[in-house]
Amino acid sequence: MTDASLDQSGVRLLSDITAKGDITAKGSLHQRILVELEERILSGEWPPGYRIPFEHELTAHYHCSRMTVNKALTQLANAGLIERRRKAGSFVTRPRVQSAVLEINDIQSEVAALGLPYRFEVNARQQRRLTREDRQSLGVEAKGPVLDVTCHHFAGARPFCLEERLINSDAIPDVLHEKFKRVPPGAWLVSQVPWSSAEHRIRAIEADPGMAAVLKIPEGAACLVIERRTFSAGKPITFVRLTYPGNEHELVAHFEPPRGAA
Amino acid sequence: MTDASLDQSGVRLLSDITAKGDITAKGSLHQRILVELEERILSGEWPPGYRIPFEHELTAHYHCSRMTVNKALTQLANAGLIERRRKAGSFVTRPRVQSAVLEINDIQSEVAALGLPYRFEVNARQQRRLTREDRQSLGVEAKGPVLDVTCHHFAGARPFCLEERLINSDAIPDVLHEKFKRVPPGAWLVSQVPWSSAEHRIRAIEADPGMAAVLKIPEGAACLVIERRTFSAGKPITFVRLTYPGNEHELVAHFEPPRGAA
DNA sequence: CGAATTATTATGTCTATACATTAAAACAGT
DNA sequence: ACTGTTTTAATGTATAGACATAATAATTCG
Repeated sequence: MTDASLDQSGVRLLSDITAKGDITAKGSLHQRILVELEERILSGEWPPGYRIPFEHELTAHYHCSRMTVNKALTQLANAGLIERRRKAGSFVTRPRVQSAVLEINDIQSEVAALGLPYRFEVNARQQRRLTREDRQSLGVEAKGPVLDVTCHHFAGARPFCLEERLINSDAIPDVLHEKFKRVPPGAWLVSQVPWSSAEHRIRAIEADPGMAAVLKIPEGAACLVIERRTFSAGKPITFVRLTYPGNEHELVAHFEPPRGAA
Repeated sequence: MTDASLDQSGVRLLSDITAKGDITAKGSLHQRILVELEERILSGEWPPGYRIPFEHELTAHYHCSRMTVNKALTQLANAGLIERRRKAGSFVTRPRVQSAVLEINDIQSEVAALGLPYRFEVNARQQRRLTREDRQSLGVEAKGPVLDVTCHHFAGARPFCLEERLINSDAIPDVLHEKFKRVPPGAWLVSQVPWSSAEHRIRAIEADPGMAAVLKIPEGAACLVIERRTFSAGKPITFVRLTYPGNEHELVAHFEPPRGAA
């Protein structure tokens, strides 16, 4: 299976590597290896937990020395895409809940951190086509089917956050069978999509009458609004707007200078 | 100079490297090299633009092969700490204005992006000791002298943002001579501190009468508040609270899955 | 059968060498 | 002095081999 899966796309003719200089044609060899492996991981073709080919297998496949494939694998490991275990092999990592920079993903653990019991309710769940407005939010041209979900999250008895979400059901067809009875949409999605990039927009607004009623705050109270568009392998996955009562919520972000290695 | 600066701290006895196995004592050799170089860069000992020793010099210094130092340098280059130029050598990079993840540093360019003329005013500038409250904000135990600066930033005729800042004058003594006539404190600081880590806290509040007057917004209007603590080489540098009229400002953040290389 | 011992194997690190590439620097001819 | 050419030096990439390390798998012994 390993060899087959490599061969189907990584077709590598001997002519490409006979002359040493030719290797540099489309970048260096170790970089080509890196990109090809990365592509398989980020696309989900090699899901989390998958054991990628051994160094000696890649060595045979690319007709190169072990140091060359080692260079690519070491970089993947430093980037956190794979985990290497002696004797066992190298395995695709499970992506961290969110890049440790901005932890706004898992509302449940956010509430748990406050020491309060967590609960959520799905208030609307509707399958429909993208409106023009949706397309702008989601950042997508095509008019595909989406699932439109509205949730309320609670910390103890108090409303904690309002969630309005669109999910691209072309990208995640399974979502149409998912009722979100036990797992909220955000947590469910991270279990479905291996690796994603995201864009956040954060602003402050005043609660309109609807929000005020839902969040049980005075009309006009300050709210923190976070809008997130999520992409995987270049395709839009979901758009979500989270509205928090402003006085009770704080968003935290960290920045470190880049580090050379782990 | 290069050799001297290396020798003063990087004392490396022959006994450490006679037996091959001993190298692994405190991690691998290339990792030790990486850490030592990184330390010099992040601390500012080797400032932006500094030409770090050539590979063959490091080879001689660490009594190892070129591949070993090359590994360390390649990782530093991938991390963006140094830039490598054939024939010329390797140079410490000038840090990007901010990690491309959250661009909230340069208010001037933020305003410029709106196509409006930028202007700022220093409204208060006071040298004093840390109060207990300050110490919590700044995240520092010791009671050192700080500079307390308050600024208003304008986009065209309208107030754009209110800035309240504390600067640790123990860490940046030069700040005591700086009057911030032309360059606002934020921009001035990034020119003084080579590499920094930061922690942001973001929330929504309702404008109190003072803010409302300064920002020319109705009392009780939603405002976006960003508090940032900045550290360099583990030492606190500055604490700043930026208050924006909520309806007019949006904070944008990006996340990408980690990449193996440049 | 279960525990202790012994292979086996994949990764981790390092070496010494080789040649390619590129850009600065030195040089030569006008 | 200017221009075009050659030299040179530093990085970029790759190789084949060596030994270390750690953890799994196989084997042996009580």
